[in-house]
Amino acid sequence: MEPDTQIDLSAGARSRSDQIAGLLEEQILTGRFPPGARLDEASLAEEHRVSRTPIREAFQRLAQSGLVDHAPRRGVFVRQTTAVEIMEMFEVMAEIEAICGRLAALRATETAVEALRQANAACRRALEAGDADLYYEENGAFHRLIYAQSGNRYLEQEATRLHRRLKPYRRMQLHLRGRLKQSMAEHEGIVAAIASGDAQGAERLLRAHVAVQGEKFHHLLSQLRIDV
Amino acid sequence: MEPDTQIDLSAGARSRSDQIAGLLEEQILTGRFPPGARLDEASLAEEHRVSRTPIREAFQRLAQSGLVDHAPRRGVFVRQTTAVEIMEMFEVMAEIEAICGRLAALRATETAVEALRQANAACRRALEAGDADLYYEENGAFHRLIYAQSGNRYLEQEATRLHRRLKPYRRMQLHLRGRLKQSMAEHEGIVAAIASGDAQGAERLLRAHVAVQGEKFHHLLSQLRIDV
DNA sequence: GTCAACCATCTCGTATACAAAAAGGATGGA
DNA sequence: TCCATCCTTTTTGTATACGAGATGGTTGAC
Repeated sequence: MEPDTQIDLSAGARSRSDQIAGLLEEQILTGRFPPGARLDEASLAEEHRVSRTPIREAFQRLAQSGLVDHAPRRGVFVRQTTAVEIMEMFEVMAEIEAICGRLAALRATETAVEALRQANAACRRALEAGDADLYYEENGAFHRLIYAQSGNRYLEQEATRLHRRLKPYRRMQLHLRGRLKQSMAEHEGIVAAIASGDAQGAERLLRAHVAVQGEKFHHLLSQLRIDV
Repeated sequence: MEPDTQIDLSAGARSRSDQIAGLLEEQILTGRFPPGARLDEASLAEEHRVSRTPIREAFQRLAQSGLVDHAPRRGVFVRQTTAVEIMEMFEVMAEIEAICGRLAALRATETAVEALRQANAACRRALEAGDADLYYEENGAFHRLIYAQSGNRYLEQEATRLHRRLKPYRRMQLHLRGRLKQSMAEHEGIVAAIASGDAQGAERLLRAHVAVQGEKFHHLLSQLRIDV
């Protein structure tokens, strides 16, 4: 075989363990397995009608994504993500989005900007329809578009990964009074900055747009006194 | 069990598969397994005197760190990291280090700055001794210190991870004429900026300091016509 | 001679088996 | 009554077994 043939693994042939990993991730994030809970190989294997092998492989993926801790010879435990850690992740997310915005302002083509405008229009429709869940989805698409327009695939990947990791904590803020409208207004400014090639503006606006999510999360915490 | 007890997994009890993963990683990066090469479960199992199970677990880790591609039902192949991807990673590294520098300038304590000065002094000694390998090590310590002084643990982790990923490509530049001296001079400026709380300066200097590595890498490529 | 289909072989993904280590409880002594 | 030690039990980590899917070569038809 020639060493320079890149393997195509775009095939959707996901193995059983992959599916289980995704499912477990969802279940952890939605709270079926609370922080500190131990994930039992045997019972999960029974539940999913598979042997321990796929379960263990799923555990490995979860451990690497930081969702669980793997204590050798003792088991797998749902990681206790502290509020501090989440705030730290929001801070990094703000910076990464700021970078994406800056690069996007410098690199986005006219057609790319048009795509961004359409994504934003979809957000506006969701807002006007009062559909918070839909807004949440369209908002995600909007941001992923900015990641892509950074023109840096690696950056896009990393941004998407962190975005995904913060998903449950962003979702908590959906029903905060007035947040959607404010978010929408910020979007307008961001699109304008990227469209006009205002790199500094896009950077600043995006950083603020995301940083406010971290702050909202903090407020939510102290109001509800939830231990995350 | 109380849900709020955080598991301590600082134990050095690394399983066999962890060790193998580290070893394989090293062997891939040092070129024993060239890009595109297929990693055979059976022969590796035999070589390491273990069964296929630990080998497969090691493969999973490598796949998630992006070092290999896992083609379902077909095998595991060393990933062909293209020059473009590496340049992209250097660009992200430059931005992340810039962020670390900015935050460090805002947050570093006097003792932290002193530690940074000492790390820099170690770099200088290595330079004066003409020991490129030692400089490389001390330089790594210097940068890790800046990551830590960002005051954001998550950021520190991510920066460390990318730093590690880029290690082999940074190492290629070690023997470029004059680079060590130039690097050292840049360090001085960075320390000064952080020490004086000059956030913008630290950000700008660190971005340039890392970006130049990407450029050097590019030059090296075109000179040597190496396919990475 | 070329192309397609079929079959043998190999490898992967999963199931099961076994050994070692850790956790928990019981027993004995202080 | 409390604590330490030993043993049992549970559970992990690894080895092995087996079925399914992919690969490559061969054979046959056109």
